[in-house]
Amino acid sequence: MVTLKDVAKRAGVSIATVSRVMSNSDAVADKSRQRVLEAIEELGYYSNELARGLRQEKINAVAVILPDISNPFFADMLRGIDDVLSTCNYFILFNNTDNNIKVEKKCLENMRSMALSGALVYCCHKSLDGLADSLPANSDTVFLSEGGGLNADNIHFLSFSRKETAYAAARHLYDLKRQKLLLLLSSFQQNDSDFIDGIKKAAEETGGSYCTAYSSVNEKDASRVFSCAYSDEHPDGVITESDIQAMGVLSWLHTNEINVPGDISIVGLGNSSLAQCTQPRLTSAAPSGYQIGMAGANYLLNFIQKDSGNFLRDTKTLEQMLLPNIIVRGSSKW
Amino acid sequence: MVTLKDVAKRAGVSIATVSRVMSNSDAVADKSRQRVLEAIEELGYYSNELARGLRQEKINAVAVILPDISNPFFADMLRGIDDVLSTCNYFILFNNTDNNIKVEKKCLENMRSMALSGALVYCCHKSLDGLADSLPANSDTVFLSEGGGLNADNIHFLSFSRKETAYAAARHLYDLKRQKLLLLLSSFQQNDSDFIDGIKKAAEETGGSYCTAYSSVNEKDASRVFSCAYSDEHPDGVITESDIQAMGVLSWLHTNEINVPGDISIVGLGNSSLAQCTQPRLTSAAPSGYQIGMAGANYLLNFIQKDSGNFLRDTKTLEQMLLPNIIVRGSSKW
DNA sequence: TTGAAAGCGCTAACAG
DNA sequence: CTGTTAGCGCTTTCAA
Repeated sequence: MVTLKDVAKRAGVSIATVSRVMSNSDAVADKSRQRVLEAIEELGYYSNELARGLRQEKINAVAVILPDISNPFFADMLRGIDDVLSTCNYFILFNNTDNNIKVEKKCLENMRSMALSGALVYCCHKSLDGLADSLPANSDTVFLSEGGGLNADNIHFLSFSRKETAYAAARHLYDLKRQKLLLLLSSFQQNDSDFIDGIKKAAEETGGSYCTAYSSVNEKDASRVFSCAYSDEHPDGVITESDIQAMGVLSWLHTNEINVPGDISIVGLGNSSLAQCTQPRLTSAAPSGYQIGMAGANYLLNFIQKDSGNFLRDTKTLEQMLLPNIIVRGSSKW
Repeated sequence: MVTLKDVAKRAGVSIATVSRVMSNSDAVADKSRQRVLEAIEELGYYSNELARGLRQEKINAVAVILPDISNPFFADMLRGIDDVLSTCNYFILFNNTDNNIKVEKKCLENMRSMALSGALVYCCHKSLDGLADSLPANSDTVFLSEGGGLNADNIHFLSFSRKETAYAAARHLYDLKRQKLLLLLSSFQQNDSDFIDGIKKAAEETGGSYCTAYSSVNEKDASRVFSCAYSDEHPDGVITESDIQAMGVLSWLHTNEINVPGDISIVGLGNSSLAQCTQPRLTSAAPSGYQIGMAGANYLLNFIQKDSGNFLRDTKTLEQMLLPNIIVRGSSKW
């Protein structure tokens, strides 16, 4: 392995000078810098981030902790995060948790061991206080999901409002004269009350009604659960907590020759790109996973780079990216 | 920060003993171990992986370098990789490349800086020799995609055969008496010759014909490209290089009221879970991204843990997981 | 503008 | 079985 020492010897300077050239920090005479750069080139030197991290007590890396990357909503989120962070040369340490709090705790603890600069976390528990012990004290954590029970000046939240989003989706359907909505919620999600509050508000305003059912976030289970709920309740509108579930519902309705949106309207959540290749195309509520990921990563950078003088990302703008917005397609409106 | 030194002091032993307890390596007297574990508990000690990595010239982390996590094929792959690696306590450093060789090179170089244990890479170039300079000398790299131009004892390949898979898909359609196939290839993929060879072989055996078209891996572009190709060529069968493209094709056919599979059969690739929620359900060729990810991660572990005595993963079995296999659903067979 | 040197937290060789 | 110690590659004072 080529080290600073080797470069220094070759360039005829001290390792301190080479270090200065590498970090572009202190002033170095042009002549020295030139010689150092040549030596680096000739020897093929690259820095050892582990040593640098040990010394600086922090590496340029961020943990991304999400329930399940197979869910396109989270895959889009990771893509948004990476598009922001890789530009700023941060590594991403990725983990799936299946929304299991034990796994989440372990991921956060691993993060401390690695002295990461920060973390982006999406988890769906009623309360987050079970995570309190595991949160790193020396770096910033941004939650992309809503949640209470945590208070510290290095814990931040930037999330879309589930209540507002649910409200917007329900208003959309009630305004289309739908009477009875079925909410197809995710069984792993434990914090549904906000969501239901949004629906309730829309129902009260319009005189509509609603009922709820729970399925896993996969199209098969959504299909199965929906089939039962449909025969029990005969809804004329459905809001699913993810686009994937909506796809399962569409599939079942198609098989059973129930017309969408003639007989029943469907709205998904997360506006994934999949929503554009269903038949009919799926109405879905923004923000998308991608938007959430981008906004969250920018938000985190604001904290991480606080001292570096880069105050480029306006929080107001980031929050506006996450306002609910119904993207109307064929599955709801004819 | 709590360090070994603090734990040692508290437990009344030397830091070496604490280190031994942590790594479970050398023998330590039960009494000492007990005291150390107590001290660790009391102080909330956790190891500094950066320091350990610096010392051992390697950290328990693996780079995962994929074209685009928004593509469910790769999202499934990452899930498969994580399911294997997180069990063995390896971190995953994730990168999107958009199949851009410059980005791929940069990711691989970053990997050297971090002294990672290995890398899993999927890239689609005619030749990989452009990457040769950037490949780390001290750790193992497994390519999940096919490719030539690289030879070294720390470079490995474990990939499904694109030729065999294409052959299986084409035989499936020709055997169903389809006459003229359209291959909808990915425009970013630069190594299509194997794929086409497989089709050619099936065509020769059965007397069928085929033509090709290229689209991006998103349903909109696939839809657009297919629409042109359809009016020019009037195929009665389509094989797409990804399920996403097949969804675009299905969507266009539905809009234009062309019956699937009555008038035309569709086969996708990668057997993603999406294939089960199209209308009709999509015939798709395994292996899935998940299978590839799992197999690849296990394969990599065989090299990384070579010296640790864990020879648990049989290469033959891994290779068999990747054999082509057509999962027949409604889109091809009536 | 530069160099010498301390030391980040850990492991492993060695001595006892 | 345990402790002492050197040193991994780097950054950062401090002094020149």
